[in-house]
Amino acid sequence: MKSSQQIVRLRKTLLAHYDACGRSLPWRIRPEDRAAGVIADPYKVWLSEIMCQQTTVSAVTPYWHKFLQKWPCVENLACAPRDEVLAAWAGLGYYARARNLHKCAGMIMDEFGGVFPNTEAGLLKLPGVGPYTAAAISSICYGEATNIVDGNVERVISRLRMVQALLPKARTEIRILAGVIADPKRAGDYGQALMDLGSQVCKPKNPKCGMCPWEFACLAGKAGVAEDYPKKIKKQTRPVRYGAVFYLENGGEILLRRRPDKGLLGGMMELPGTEWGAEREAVDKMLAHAPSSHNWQQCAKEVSHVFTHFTLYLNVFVAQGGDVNTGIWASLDRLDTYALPSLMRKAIRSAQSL
DNA sequence: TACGCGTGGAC
DNA sequence: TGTCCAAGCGT
Repeated sequence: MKSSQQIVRLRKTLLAHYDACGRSLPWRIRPEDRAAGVIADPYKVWLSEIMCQQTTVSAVTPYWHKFLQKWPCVENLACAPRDEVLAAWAGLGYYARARNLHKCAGMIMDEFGGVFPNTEAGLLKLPGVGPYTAAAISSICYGEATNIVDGNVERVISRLRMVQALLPKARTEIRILAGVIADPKRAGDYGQALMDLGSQVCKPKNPKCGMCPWEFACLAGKAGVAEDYPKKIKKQTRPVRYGAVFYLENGGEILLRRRPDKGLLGGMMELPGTEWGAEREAVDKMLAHAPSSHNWQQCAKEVSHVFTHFTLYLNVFVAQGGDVNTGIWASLDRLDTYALPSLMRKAIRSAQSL
C-alpha cells in the first residue's frame, strides 16, 4: 500500500471508530450537541486539560465539576484568592498546576480582556500551557490543525511504526510521525480519537489489538510485540526519606504552617515538622524540632507516602496545648477549606486515630 | 536534555 | 515499604 493511501485509511478508520464508539467525557461536547450548534468553551476545556496532565480522568472529574461550580468563568477564577484555589486543588497533586492555573486566569483577565487566545502559538505563552495543552485547546475549541501528542499518542505511534529509539529521546521522531498522519480537517476529533485509542484500546498492558481500527497497519501489533513499545529507559529505584510532623491540638484547632512557594508542595499547608532526610532519626532528635515542649505522644506506625521521585516515611507526634503563636491555628471543622495535600491529610488521620 | 513535581488505581 | 502508569510543564 502506498504511504499516502495508508495515511488516508488511517485517518478514515480512526475517525469512523471514534464516531461509532467515542466515549463521553464531562468536558467533551457530545456529537448531538455539536450538531445542535453547541461550541466548546475554552475555559472549560483549558481547565480539563490542565487537570488531566499526568492525572486520570476518574481523579479529575469531581475536581472539574467542583471548580466549575465555584468558578463558572475565568473571571471568577481570576478574582478568587490563590489560597482558595490551592485548597480546592488539594488532593489532585502536582500543585504547580494550581499555581499556574490561577496565574493564567489573572493573565487572561489583565492582558487578554478575559478572552483566551485562539491560536496554538498564543495559548503556548500561557503559564502551565505547554505543547500538548496548546495543541489540544486550539484544535478542540477552534479547529486549528495542530499535532496533539500526549503519552497515549506516543504509545500508539511508537507501536504503529515500531519506533526503536527509547523514550524520552524518541519524542522528536514520534512527533514527526504523528504529524504526518494527523487529520487537519477534523483536528480536534482526530486528536481526541487518538488519545481515546491509546487509553482504551492501545493500552500499556494487555492492548486490545483485535479491536483496534489500526490493526491493519500496526507493525508492532502484527509482530505480536505491541506491549514492548514504546521502548523506554529503565527507571532508577526510588530513594527513601524520613521525617516527623507534629499534631498540636487545642480547642478544636490544630497548628499548621505554609510551605514555601516554590518546590515540593509549594504554597500548600502542612503540619510543622522536621526536615526530610535519608536516615531515620532518634526520637529526641526529632522532638528537638517540635513547635513546643509539650508531652508528645508518638503514633505507633509511620505514615508512608510515595512521591514521584522518593518515598517518605513520617513519624507523627501528638500533643495538646495552645501556647504557640508561630503558625496558623486551623479549625478542625473546616479542614477541607485548607490547602492540605494528601500526605498531610494522611498524617492528620493518623494523629486523630491515636 | 534531564530532572523535579503528587496521587491513587491496576496488576 | 513492589511496579507501572495517567490527556505534561517548567526549569
